Amino acid sequence: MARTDARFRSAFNELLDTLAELPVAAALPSEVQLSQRLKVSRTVVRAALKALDGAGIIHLDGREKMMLRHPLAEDRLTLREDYISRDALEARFLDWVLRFDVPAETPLNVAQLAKQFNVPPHLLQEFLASLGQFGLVERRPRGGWRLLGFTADYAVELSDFRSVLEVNAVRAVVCQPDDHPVWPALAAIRRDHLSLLDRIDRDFHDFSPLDGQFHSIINSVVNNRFVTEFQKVISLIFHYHYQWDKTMERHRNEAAIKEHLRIIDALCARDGATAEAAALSHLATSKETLLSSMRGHHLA
Amino acid sequence: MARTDARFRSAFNELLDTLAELPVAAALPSEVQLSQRLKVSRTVVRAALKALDGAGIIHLDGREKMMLRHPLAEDRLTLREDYISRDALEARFLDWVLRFDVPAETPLNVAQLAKQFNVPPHLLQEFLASLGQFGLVERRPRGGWRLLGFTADYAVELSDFRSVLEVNAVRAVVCQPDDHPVWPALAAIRRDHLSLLDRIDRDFHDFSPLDGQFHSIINSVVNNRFVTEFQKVISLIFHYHYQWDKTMERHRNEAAIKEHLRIIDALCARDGATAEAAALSHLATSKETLLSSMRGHHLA
DNA sequence: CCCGTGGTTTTTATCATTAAAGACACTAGA
DNA sequence: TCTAGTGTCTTTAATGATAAAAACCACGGG
Repeated sequence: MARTDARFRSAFNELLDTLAELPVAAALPSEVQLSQRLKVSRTVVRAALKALDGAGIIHLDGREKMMLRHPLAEDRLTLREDYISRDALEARFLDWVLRFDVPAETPLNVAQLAKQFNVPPHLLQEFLASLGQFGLVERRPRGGWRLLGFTADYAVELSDFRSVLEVNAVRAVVCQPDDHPVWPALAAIRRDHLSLLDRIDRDFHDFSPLDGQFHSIINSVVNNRFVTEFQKVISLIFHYHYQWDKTMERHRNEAAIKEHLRIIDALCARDGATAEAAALSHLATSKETLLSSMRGHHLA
Repeated sequence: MARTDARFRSAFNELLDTLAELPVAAALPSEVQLSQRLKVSRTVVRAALKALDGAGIIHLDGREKMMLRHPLAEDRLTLREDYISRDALEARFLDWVLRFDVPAETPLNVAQLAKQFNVPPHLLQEFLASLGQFGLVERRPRGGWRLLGFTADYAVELSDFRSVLEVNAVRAVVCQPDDHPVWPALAAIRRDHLSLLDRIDRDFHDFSPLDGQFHSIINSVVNNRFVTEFQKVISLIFHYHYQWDKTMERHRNEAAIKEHLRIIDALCARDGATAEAAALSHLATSKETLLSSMRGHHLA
């Protein structure tokens, strides 16, 4: 058939709600006003009005729209909000690839995956195309897709790339003037780090969001859409992996906090060389953690 | 309807060509052999054989496939190779955006563009999705696409990103051992640069491919799929812009050759600091050229 | 003259259809 | 019995048709 009428249905039901508040025989607002209120196109409003007219709830006659009776519960149209958002799809897909350790070179079945993820097939198609740039999937010569897989090679190259970007960011930070917002932000996150370090035995789980914030502050001074875009993917993948590798989590996180503090202190002292070195060493640790987490996962 | 039978048609015609070399009453090879030779599935081969049987060119009977008569010119099926490849689409699209200076925020009409570029709409859709990651286009809230445009901001950020990657590459080059293939490659391209410098007055147009080679050699030591991917886009965009900015081309190219030589010499001397500085300065020139080319283009 | 309305056109999202690919099982001949 | 080849069937993705949604336009009443 064609596109779903979900938009029409929800607009129709919302319209019923508005009608319920009007007295019988009242005149309805204009089509444009209704479309603005319901945040849909006039086409949808007109279709809904026609349906209401057909159901005998209102009477349509040119620009005269008169309320005939109050709507009942059974007038409502059923609607099922099946489909998930693009971000949710991204999360689900990565979850699927990383958690179930889908082997490299797996051919992807668009129709089946679309069903599994509750999205229309062509949205999945589009999503795969956008992933293609990150080298996670590949178009097969004659139709279809192939998962290139989250291999060790991939992880190494991703980490290396991350290092390049992040060291660059660290270098940029020390060049910022004293009134740049990055300085108070760093001071604030430094306090958060110290606070978490105090209660690390109990709250070591709280490190993951803090880690995300820290790296995002560092990268925020680099005002570059390409960096930002990549940072999104990088943090997503690192975040996902950390979630599952529970070995030595307390110890690991404590060490990472201390590494972060070394970087922060060097940055606040405007000591570029030391900050860079500290960042490099932190990123190297991070890479090792990612790789060992993958090895552990493979053995499991 | 359904997918086109272009595959069947071209296989059929190829099969006619093979038959032309066989004598009448000869037995044909097996389906598997034919499918391997024509590089199509057995399904297509069988369909083609059936069609040949129907046309009275061969006689099919179980595994007996006998040649009845030689094929004629009118036996061939017509086929129109309309569609262009993915790379060609990329080139055409960039060409369209950059050359005609399509303004930012332009809503893109998928159906119309697909016609214009001679591709099926869903391929264009897929292509746009893959471009999305590079921040050139964006999905509109309720369907459709919007061109974000190749603005000055975009060019600046692209150039900056390029600098980050390329300086990183330069740093990597000086760390390579003496037997790494990058050294002979650099020596060779150094000779090419000197040779072009000698005949710059006449052959200054030959610089563009040389420039591409040079940057690709530098980046080849960084074995990273993300870098490679980005490098592709970067070189594409720079290449396109250089093509049109004809002002001072001879002078510009001569200067660029000398900058390249400074980088190469520093690299060959394993002088990382000098090489890095030379690269930075070259990239800054490059960025300026790109920006001024855009300004000139805007005024035109 | 301007806003609101109805009609019309354009454009996108979805679905049914069908070609292509491949899997499986069967058959003939060595 | 084994192998090469064929017949049949299932699965899958590309494509055209089509309905929903949005945009456009001209008209008419205040």
